[in-house]
Amino acid sequence: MPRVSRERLEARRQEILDGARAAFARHGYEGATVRILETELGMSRGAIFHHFPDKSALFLAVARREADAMAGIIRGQGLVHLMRALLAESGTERLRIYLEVTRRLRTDADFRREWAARGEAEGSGDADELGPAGASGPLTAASVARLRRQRDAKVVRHDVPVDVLADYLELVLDGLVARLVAGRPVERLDPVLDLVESSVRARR
Amino acid sequence: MPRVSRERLEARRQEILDGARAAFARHGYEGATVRILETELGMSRGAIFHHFPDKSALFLAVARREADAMAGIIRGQGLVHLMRALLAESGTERLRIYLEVTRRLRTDADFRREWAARGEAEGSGDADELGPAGASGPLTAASVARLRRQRDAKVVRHDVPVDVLADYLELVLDGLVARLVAGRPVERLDPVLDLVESSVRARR
Amino acid sequence: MPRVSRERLEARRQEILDGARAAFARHGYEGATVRILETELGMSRGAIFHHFPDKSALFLAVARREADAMAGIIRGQGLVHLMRALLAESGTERLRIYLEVTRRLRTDADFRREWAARGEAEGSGDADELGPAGASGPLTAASVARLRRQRDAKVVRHDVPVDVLADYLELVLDGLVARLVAGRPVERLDPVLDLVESSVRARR
Amino acid sequence: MPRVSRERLEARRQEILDGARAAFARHGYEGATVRILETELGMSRGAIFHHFPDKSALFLAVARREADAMAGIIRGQGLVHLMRALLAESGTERLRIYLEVTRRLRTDADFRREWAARGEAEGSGDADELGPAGASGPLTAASVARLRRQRDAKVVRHDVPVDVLADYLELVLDGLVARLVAGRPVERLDPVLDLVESSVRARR
DNA sequence: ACCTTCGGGACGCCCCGTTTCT
DNA sequence: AGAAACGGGGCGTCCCGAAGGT
Repeated sequence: MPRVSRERLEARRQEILDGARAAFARHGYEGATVRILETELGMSRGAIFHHFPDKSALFLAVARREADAMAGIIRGQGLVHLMRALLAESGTERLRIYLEVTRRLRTDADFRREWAARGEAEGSGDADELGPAGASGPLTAASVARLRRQRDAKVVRHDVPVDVLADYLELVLDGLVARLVAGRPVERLDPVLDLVESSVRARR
Repeated sequence: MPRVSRERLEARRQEILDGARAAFARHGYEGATVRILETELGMSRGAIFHHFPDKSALFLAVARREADAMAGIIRGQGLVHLMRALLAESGTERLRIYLEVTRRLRTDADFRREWAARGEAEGSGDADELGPAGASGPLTAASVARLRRQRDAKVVRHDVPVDVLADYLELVLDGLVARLVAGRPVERLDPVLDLVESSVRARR
Repeated sequence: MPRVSRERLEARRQEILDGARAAFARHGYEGATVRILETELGMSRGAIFHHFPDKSALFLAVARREADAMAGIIRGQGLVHLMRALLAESGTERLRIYLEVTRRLRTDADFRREWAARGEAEGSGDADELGPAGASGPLTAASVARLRRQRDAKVVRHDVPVDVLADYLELVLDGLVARLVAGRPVERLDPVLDLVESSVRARR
Repeated sequence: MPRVSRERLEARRQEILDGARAAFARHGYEGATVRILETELGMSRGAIFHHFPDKSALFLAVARREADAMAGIIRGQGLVHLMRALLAESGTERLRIYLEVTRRLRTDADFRREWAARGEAEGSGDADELGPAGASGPLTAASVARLRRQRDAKVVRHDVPVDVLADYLELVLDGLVARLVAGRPVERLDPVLDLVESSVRARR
């Protein structure tokens, strides 16, 4: 029986997640010390750890939220759209979190375990495989679902299995990530993404 | 005059660099604590830091050696060969170091400064701009030339500029590399590459 | 005038004291964190610290209540009765609080100061010198008297002064108490007590 | 293959144990913060944690050393002698550690587990039961062994089983501890201990 | 010269008692 | 009375320099 409204609680949680996302994106997981989180969030340890059990859980929540957001974009507008969004200014923060997730998956066994164990209340049991760069189980699922719908609507080509198409799009996404991470220019990629899009679309 | 032969010294240095490379690749920079380095190298702190002033310098040396090696391969055998080499089993370690370098460049200002200041004795001034899969300049040129020829032979589509096609292929290659780095399976990608190929080819 | 009846207030206070006593007895002062107190009391911080200014004061109140209760038993029914009460199941909690008090008196100067300064409203000035098993003064007197009578009846040995015998018996009693506090079995002690008895009795 | 002599190592260890014993005795386990240990030992964290993995292990080592020392005294001179030694000025520190052990055994489940698991290299498998106040498995064993020897030498009475005698002596020891802990006077106890001794001895 | 071990102290995380807001 | 926020301080880790041995 909470005395304080659920909204306030959730708002605070989101506020923390937003600030933490920025800090993790800028400094990396290890570099974003609790002291730095405090400073950049403008909150005390107590405030942070009241809402999250520890730093690792905070990062996990940030990461999951980003993954879910990416999955949502894919579901609604497709993977190619996601790629374009990541190319935009506002996308780089999301991308850096994504990258940080893949890195921790490679280097930290505990994190690997926790990431694999999604909240059991979520329901559907199809989240067992990690997607591109190991970070996007939900992405794969969302992508396949959308492609299937679009194929039925005759927007997407049907001479190639949808999971091949999904693999293809993810491969391009991974390339995008690698390129952005390395700080190489991405301005010229818009026509390339047009090409990618057209190669998935049904021919007239 | 040195009591111990130069070769022995250099051999020891290389031995340390090899072990450190493996540790940094597996655990990341922060995760590879000095204690872990000791264990995995089978040496004590003294042995290691007799040859390198500190952990940061050790990582820098590892990173520079990898970058130089990649630059050398490009110079001698071309970028495509480098790609094949990175795809091989032994290449993923090199890639992981490379990713770690890009990450620290993004997040650690001190490292950025040190990385920018190359040793003055090295000389060769063209190895400073490697992308995740190597410098893309020469690759692009070669790729464009080949595509142009194939377009004239009506093998490649002509409704899209060849440099866009080249960018596209490069992007897919980057994705492949990223996938390998993450340790994810690449076997299922054959049909995907068929799709890529077909989307570059002229229709009928 | 108080909105809530005094009785309700006092009842709540006692409820808190009871739960806190159990927690301090089980976990020790430091081990009984505020969070644990909340859990075991089934109340929130606010509920607890509405009635007591801080954790230290809460412990002090618990401790004083126990000390007063012990003093009251001695005054009314004598030390031997207190012993029996402490040996009973419900007595060990009281003993553990008592041990905790002695420990903090030894190790914590602030606590020592606060314990020395009794609440001025209490009045009764003779409860300040309890030993682990209660004040030994009255016990000793009673014990000596009884022993003297039994010595005259040639039941008790006369080669040792009666006050030494009394001290001896008290020491054994203290040991019994300590053993109970530690939660160790006391069943095997019957023959030991026979031995104790025989060592006080006159030979033949 | 130690480069530094074993003696130096062991000496340092003992130095730390001595200082830690004093600190734990004065402040209690929780009260003896690592900072206080540093100050009172005149060493840095590095020095302390180089020799002991953590504070708990340090305390454990102190406690075991005290328990072993007490067992040694019992083996050589008997439990009554130990009691007299504890009554002396220098004995109180040992006693306070003993007390702190019993307290942690009562309140800390992890400590209980670690205390129960003695070094397996010790050999003889008879350390499964805790002695007085839960802290002296070795004490019981040592006591019984000595009593058995003395009984065979006709110094100790043989009309009472030795384990009853051992229980008896331990009971008195516990009483002593309780009394000392509570800060009650112990000066008059010497003749009492004479009585205890005589009640264990064989009659002429 | 090469290597090992010891020791120092800054700092990381997060727990804890307390205070403030609702 | 309950929930949220605060910040001091607890323990332990980490990197590295000093001291010592071979």
